[in-house]
This record gives sequence, structure tokens and C-alpha cells, in this order.
Amino acid sequence: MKDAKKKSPGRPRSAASHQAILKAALELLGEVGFEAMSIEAIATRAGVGKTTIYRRYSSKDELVADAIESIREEVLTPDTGNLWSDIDALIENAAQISLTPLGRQAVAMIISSASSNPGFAQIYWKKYLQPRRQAFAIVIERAKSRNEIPMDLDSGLVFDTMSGIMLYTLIFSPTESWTAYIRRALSLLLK
Amino acid sequence: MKDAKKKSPGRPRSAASHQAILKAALELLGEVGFEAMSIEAIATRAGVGKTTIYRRYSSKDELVADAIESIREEVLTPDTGNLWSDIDALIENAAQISLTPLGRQAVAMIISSASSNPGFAQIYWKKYLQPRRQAFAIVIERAKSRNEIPMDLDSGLVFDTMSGIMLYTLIFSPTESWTAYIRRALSLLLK
DNA sequence: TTATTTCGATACGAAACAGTATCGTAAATT
DNA sequence: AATTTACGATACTGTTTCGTATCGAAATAA
Repeated sequence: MKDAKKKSPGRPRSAASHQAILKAALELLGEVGFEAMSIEAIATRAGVGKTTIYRRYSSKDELVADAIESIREEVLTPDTGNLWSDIDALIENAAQISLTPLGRQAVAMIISSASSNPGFAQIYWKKYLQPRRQAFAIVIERAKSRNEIPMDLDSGLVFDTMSGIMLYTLIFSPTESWTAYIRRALSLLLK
Repeated sequence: MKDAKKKSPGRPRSAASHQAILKAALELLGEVGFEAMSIEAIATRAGVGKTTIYRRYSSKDELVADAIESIREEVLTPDTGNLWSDIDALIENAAQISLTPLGRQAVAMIISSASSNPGFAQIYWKKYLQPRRQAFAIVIERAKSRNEIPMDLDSGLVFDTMSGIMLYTLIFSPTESWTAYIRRALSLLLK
């Protein structure tokens, strides 16, 4: 990737502008949502000409997909030696990512595009959820080897259920704290 | 409601037009989504003047909220004498409501408006989810009295978790059938 | 009948954006 | 130095939608 150094002549694309565009896009996504954000607004906020955006992306979908991609956090695979400590770490991590206007908007965008543009949900699944699902499987496997949970537990199913309750409580906030409620749901699954 | 008969003079509002507006709004919501649907498009499809819509609603939010409200299905409270038969009925019912473009769009709309307009999620919660949550509690209570499940099971938590996995699999379809996957998740919760 | 209100249709101004083109300048390769 | 490409700025056309206003016709109450 990076090895494909500068070969062609001419002024190279500005990395600074590129970053500014992605940053502005993410800010606006969190503030006004996907549909309401215009290319012009992104350009203005980024301090960049519209041309500079159109030179890189041919559609808003493309731009936003790239912007979301750019904030991919590293996948967490806690290993504290205790299942519930591991899980608490995962929940805490998820809270930091999801409980923001941007996180909510990203989720909303994925859902609304899921029916009209199934490919987008697929990308999100593959790039974001799948790695976390596998990391979760490792945590579960370790717990199995410590005899903390039954050997035949389907880690994928547990992960999906956990993701589901996280998503649900993202929209309909529980009366108790988000992390506590998630924890309680998981204890139901893993007891 | 209906008893508030015609009192004021003048031509009454056309019930037929009203229905046509709601129908057109729902169709468009399912086809193009909330943001992309215009008042003009709704009016055209309903065979109605824009004026007729603006006379009833002052914003698209208001119109769509009313349209969604109008399709409220009756709340199901199965009582087959067996917990899993009851649950299967509930899952089947949920599948018929949710697994449509319209259902998906409605969910997407609720989520995306949840961050900018928390009131909308509240309305949905109160009018749609809350009654179902209570109906589910009744089903669970009956199962408790039949000793099918532990007495201290938190039916609300189970309902929320079930709703969560339904929501999640609405977006990221499982490899096996939707209803089967939901059933499997529930068996994890209730075993 | 008369007054009142809604009906669908149409026109209108205002605003927001999309997407393209052009411009003079800046930064790179050859 | 010459060439090539990207830069930000600006202007422009075209489209879409909003929200309001106006119209003659229709429906209803007093």
C-alpha cells in the first residue's frame, strides 16, 4: 500500500486536505446526519474547494464510507484471566465508541441504507463487526478452558445477542446505566 | 374521539384524502426512506393537492409519525398453555411486522431521529414497545406459574434482549432463518 | 340561500445543492 | 526550466423542494 510511492509527475494530493475532509465529514455526520449533510458544507468546514472533494470521491456514500473506515479502532481482546473482567473491558470499550452522536448516526446510517443498499451493511459487518466477533470468540474460548462456562456455548450467538441489546439500548436508554444493563443482560446469557 | 361529530360549518375534511395521504406516505417511506421523500411526492401519489397536506400537518415528521401510528397492529398476548408455543407465536408476529422494507425504514427512522429528536424515540417506545413489553410480561408470568422458568426472571430484561437481537438481525441477516435464530437466542436466555 | 370551509390544481418566489468549468497559483517530476 | 497535476476560489446552470397564495368548484351548517 504505502510502498506505492510517488511515481507520477505533478503536485501530489494534499494529505492535510484529505484529513480535513474526513474530519469535517465525520463531524457533520454526527451533527446533522447523513442525508442532511451536503458536499458544500463539508468543503466549507474543511476549508477546501468542492473540486478537491469531487476529485477524490464521486458520491457522498463513497466519502462517508471512507470517513467511517478511517476511524476504525483497534480490536480489543482482553485477557485478564477472568471472564467477567474481560467482558467488563469489552463493554467499556463499546460504550466509548457507541455512546456518541457520531456513533448513533453511523448506526442509523447503516440501518437505513441496509434496505436500499445492502452492500453497505455488508461492508460494515465485514470490516467492523466480524473482527470483534472473532475477538469475542477468543475470550469465550479462554473462559471455556477455565471451565467458567459450558463447553458447547455458541460464542457467535452470544456476541450477536450482546450487540443487539447494545443497539437497542442505544436507542431506548434503560433507566439504569447503560453498562450496568448490558452487564445484566450478559449475565442472563452466560449464567 | 369519533363522538366529536361535525359541529363547525363548512365542508368537512375528506376522510378518503386523509387515508390516501397516509397510505402514500407509508409507501414512500418504505421505498425511498424518510429523508428522501418529499411532501410533493406524497401529494402526487395520493392524488391530492399539497395544500391538503399542509392543512393537516405542519411538518414531515408530524405526518410520518401519524402514518406509522395508523398501522399499529393489535398487541398479541398468546396463551397456548406452553411457553415455547407462546414465544413462537410472538416471534412469528414480529417477523410479519418487521421483515418488510417499511418495517426496516420505520426502525431506521426512529434510530436516526433518536439522537437529534429524542422525543420521537420516546413516542415509539410508549406507543409501540411498552404495550408489547407488558404483554410479554404476562406470557412470562404464566410460564412462571407453570414452573417452566425461574420465578425471579426479569421479563423486561428478556424482552429488551429479544428486541435487541431482532433489531440486530434485521440489519445483519443471520445465515439461518430469522425466526430460527431468534428462537435460538431466546432459548439461551430462558434455559 | 348564505356563509364557511375544504377540495385539487396551479403558479410563484426563495433557497439549497449538485456537478462542472475556469482561473491563477503551488508543488511535484523529468 | 518545462511539464504536469493538485490546489482553493468562484461562477454558473439546472434541478428540486419548500411553503404560500390563489383559483373555481364542492360540501356542509345555520
